[in-house]
Amino acid sequence: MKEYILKPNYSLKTNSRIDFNELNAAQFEAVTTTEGPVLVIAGAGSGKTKTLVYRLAYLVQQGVSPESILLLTFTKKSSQEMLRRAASILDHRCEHVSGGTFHSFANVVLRHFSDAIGYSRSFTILDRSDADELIGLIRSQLSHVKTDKRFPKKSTIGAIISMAVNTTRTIPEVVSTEYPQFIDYTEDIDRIRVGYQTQKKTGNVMDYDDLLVKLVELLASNSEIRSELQRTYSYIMVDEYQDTNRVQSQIIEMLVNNQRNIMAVGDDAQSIYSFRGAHFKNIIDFPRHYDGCRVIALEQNYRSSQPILNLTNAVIRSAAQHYEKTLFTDRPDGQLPVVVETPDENTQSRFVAQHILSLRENGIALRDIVVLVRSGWHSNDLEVELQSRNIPFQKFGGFKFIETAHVKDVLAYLRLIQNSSDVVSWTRVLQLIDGVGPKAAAEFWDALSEIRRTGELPRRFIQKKYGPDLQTLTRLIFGSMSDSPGVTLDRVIEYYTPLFRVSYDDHSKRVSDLDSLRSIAGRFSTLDLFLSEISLEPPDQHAEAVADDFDDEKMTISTIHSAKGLEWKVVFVISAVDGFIPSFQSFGDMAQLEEERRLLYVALTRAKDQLYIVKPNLDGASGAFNRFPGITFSKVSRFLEDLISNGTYTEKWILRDERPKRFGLKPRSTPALPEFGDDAPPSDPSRKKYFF
DNA sequence: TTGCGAAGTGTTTTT
DNA sequence: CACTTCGCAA
Repeated sequence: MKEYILKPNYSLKTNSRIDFNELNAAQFEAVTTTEGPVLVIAGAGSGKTKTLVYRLAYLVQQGVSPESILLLTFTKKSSQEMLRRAASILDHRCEHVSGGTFHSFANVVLRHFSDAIGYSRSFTILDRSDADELIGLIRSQLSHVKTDKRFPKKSTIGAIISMAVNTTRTIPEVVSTEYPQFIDYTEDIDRIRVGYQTQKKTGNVMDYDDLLVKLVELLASNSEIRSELQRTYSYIMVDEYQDTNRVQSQIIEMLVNNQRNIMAVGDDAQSIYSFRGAHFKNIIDFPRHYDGCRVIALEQNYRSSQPILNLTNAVIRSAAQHYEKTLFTDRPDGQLPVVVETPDENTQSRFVAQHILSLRENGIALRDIVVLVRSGWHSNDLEVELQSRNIPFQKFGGFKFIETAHVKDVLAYLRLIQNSSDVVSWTRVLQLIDGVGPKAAAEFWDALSEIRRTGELPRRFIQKKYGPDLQTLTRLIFGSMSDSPGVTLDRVIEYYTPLFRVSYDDHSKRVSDLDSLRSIAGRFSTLDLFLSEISLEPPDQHAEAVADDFDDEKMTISTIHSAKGLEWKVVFVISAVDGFIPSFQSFGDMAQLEEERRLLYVALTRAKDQLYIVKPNLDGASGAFNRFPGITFSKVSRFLEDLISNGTYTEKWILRDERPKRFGLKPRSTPALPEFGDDAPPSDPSRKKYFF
């Protein structure tokens, strides 16, 4: 197994010395404390990555073999970056450290030991929307739920099931605490969950959660494999520990061996993945789980000026439960953060665009500027303004390349070639044939074992008007097994192109998407590797584009989630508090509101020199709130307002035009108002109401 | 049964 | 506003 998980063959070159003068005292302690459990609480901008990098290099310099170090990170990009930097301060041995994301690590291990968990090695991976499709199929089989309007839709069922898995709770527990509106359907949802598990097993497919859960099961039930892995990895480091969930911390617990050389690094104040089951209690509880754990706090900030830190410290200070730490810097001076209030969204966009132009005139490069948004589409209006001023930008977050319909179509064919039991992919590709709907697809699926056995399409299918098309499809799927990924993809695209011309009309962009998929596939030796890579580490188009043409004269638009760990000289946070942060759903949900606060904190702490918080003053007129006239955002925004008024650190610009009536949104018939007064009983007693 | 247009619904973030 | 589900005609 070593050949599979690890990467041997490096050239020995051991003369380099590491310069520890680069580190402060806390960082040095974290780097050189190599034995036993260590928790590093690393505030934003405190040199967390640097510390991990130096620790890697230090371990290798001490003679630890790189393959026995396991580095688990949140994204592939950050792990590669760390290995590269470690190599640059020591030598190339550092590039052979094992690791990646939890999911990719699990994928590799599970494929290797697939027999032990009753899966075939060629299992395919469902992304969230594939998983929802499968859940939809199962829901329609359980016919009794079909007609009920209030039954949760498939993506909600998927979210409930995933939440239960990731927090190691049961469906009834999750439904009663997180989705009380569906409490009547608890049993139905649980039945769907059971069906979903069975279907995944028979289809030889796993969703993202399974990758983690099956790894836990493997380690828990098979002590030989567990000790083999424990022996392999004698030093384990986990980055972004505050974003791990219960399942991930269980994986760590079972990988750690008797020497307990485990280091967790993270910042509870930046925990923003609770929707994925992460809980910052994980990092709070870490020292209790590992006796004798050393806790090291990194508090010196090397990123932002003091005026920016004053604001960010104030934002996080009122958070309910956290490790006490106050970030400080030796850069006392700097521009005060600026709050800009605009009458509407388009004024916000015009302000940002114009200000970016003037920053550029003052010598700030576009690559040093970022606009951060809560959600991908919040920047739609801004993008138009940027385009009209010829300001080039790259956008991160939101919809992914591999989530577009045509790419998913093509990948479905490939997945079937690898694993013809994948019912979701069959359903998808069959329905692309004219005249085939859910019913015909289901019939075909039922006949699949017969088709496999005889190697032919049964006569009753050939007779149908879509018979010839079905025949071509089955030949494609069952006739391409042994080709290389590139060749296979060529055949698939050849088959798919006519279908796809029919389905979608903006073809040229889509064609080029398929071309780039083709070029990626060419880099892999097996279909298995290509598909794993593309589902678990999708290509970062923008990063590749930038690297290719050396055009880094682009500014960045990014969701806050995708901006984690990065920094820019100038940061605009748009549609902030009065607009969409916190998102309106967080009314009445204390925990969610706390997470929104941490999200704001993450956004603000990206800034090195200049920080702009720009918000349209919507006053209850936003699209989402239009239904609830009379509700304003002012309760939510007060916490930021207080920060502005009680300190001297922010100056406020207010752009005033004539306030538009109601943004041209037509008033809707008025439903009953949600109650927000103290005297009103909470509509749902199990949720705590929370007011500023 | 499929496929299309109408109506309705509930809004994030990502591996 | 985008996506899903509904209802109906072929």
